[in-house]
Amino acid sequence: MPIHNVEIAQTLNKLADLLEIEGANAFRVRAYRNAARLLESLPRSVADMVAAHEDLSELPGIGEALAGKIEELVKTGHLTALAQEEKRVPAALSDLMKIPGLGPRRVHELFEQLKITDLAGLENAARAGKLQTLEGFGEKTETRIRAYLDRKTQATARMLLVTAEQVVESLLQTLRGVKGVKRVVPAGSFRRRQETVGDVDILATCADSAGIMRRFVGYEDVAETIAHGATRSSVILRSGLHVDLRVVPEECYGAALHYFTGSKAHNIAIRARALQAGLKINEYGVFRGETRVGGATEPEVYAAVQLPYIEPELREDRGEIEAAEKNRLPKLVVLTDIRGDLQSHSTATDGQAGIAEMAQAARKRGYEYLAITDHSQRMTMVHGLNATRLAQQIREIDRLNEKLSGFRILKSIEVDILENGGLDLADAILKELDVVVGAVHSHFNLSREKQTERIARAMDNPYFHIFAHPSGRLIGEREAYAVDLESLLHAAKERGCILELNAHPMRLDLNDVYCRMAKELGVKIAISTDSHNPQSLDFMRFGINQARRGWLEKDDILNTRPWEAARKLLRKS
DNA sequence: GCCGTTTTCGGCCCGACTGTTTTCAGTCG
Repeated sequence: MPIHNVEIAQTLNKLADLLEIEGANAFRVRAYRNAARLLESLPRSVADMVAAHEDLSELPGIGEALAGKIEELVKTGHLTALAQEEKRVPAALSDLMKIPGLGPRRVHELFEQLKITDLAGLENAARAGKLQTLEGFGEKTETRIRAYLDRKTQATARMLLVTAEQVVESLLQTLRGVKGVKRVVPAGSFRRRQETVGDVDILATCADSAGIMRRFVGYEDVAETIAHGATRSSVILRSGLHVDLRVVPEECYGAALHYFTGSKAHNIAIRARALQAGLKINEYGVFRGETRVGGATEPEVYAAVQLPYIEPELREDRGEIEAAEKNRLPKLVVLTDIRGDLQSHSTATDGQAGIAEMAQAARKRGYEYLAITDHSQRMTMVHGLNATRLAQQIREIDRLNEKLSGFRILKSIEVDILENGGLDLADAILKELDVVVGAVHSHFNLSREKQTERIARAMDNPYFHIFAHPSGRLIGEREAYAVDLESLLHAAKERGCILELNAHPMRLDLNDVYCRMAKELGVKIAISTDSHNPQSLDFMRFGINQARRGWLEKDDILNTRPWEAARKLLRKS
């Protein structure tokens, strides 16, 4: 089985950790981390590139040495440099680096002085009070590490964006109520609309910075204050969410917002670009020597380095700066581009509202159409539709449509893809539908090859239009099933199929990387909410977030079109 | 380890906060 980009990235990151603990040159370490990050977001499989004898050193940040290491990993699944490093530095030490407060230098000390080689060793030493005897460690550091190890049993996972929004909203309202406050805005990955957030960065401008800081650390929902400074404070809320607040002067707002929005890699690239132009950018502005030459607004920051404004969702250093240079940034899709929703459920199966009610709700959101995609018969637990009941539903929708003008309910189904790649309903009934959505709801544990083959075979059915929630993941709850999405994108391209970007905030597959891959291949995407009740139609905005992170434009998305135009993009059966 | 309209060698983003110090290193984002 070919090695995945993420696996290569993990290996390179591990090597970087060990090198850092050993005390290797920091820039060498960074080179490994940069390469790992590049691979994580690369819209192509490196294994395929190697197989096609492409020159990996043409990738930005990959030189001769790294290209060689990546090729070795692809061809042998093994990395000699890592094996050699592990002889000098115990492999498990990289786990220790994940503990807040422990960086490479302290982990180095733990190993050198106390012969600690893994988490268990750290835990024993911490309990025995040995950590505070070390140079650079003290009582507080030891207490903090012990507290972390105690807490660690209740895993500190990243939080869904939708959950973080709910937690953060009332905090924002509280801060906005502080006297002298002008602005309070979330930045960081929250503003870049990542599907999950590890922490939330809030930026404020306020006449009384000490006042807003006091209110922040005194907020009712704060469980623990990590830091409390004049311009930066950091807390953990009861929900476990980590929140940072930074206060800057009003004239620095743009530079600060840019800086705190990140990503880190994007910032580094922008700052390096500023240096080339003889400028310095920090969170207080753009400077030429000691003179401040800009930074009140974000566009000013970009203008200083001769770039057009770059949308937050693109700021991952995945080619957006190069695209901006050439004035070829995508014109990202927006919520108001959406004309209809192509996956929803009714009370006929597991939905909570009738077809008419769902249609009414969609119409209220300004849509022109809504597909009712109830489950098919194999889904017995939700009373999936067999051909007879689907035929009844078709007639019901016909009757409802007769009474509607300017809106159309689409006859559809979320048909199960069977284990052998067949569909759960016969062609005779599928051909009566406006659009056929297919999905995997069983046999998640097939091998990657079998799963991929199964789905490709389903796409062979001439009535199959849209492949729904293509990885099956539920963020934080269920891993994606093993599947080769890249080859499925090719399969979709060949057969004229569409891939769904499921807008449910727990799903959001396709993810950003594969959205972009689809765009490059010319495979259209349907953004659908998979709504089981009228309110969930509002999840569309999370799908839009993900699409924007995947560089998608209005034209890349099927349901930005009126139905008649969208229909023409569906394969003819 | 990477990279080059100043460079194939000498650079590589930048500042805040904490803890352990007595002027600063380590960590973090």
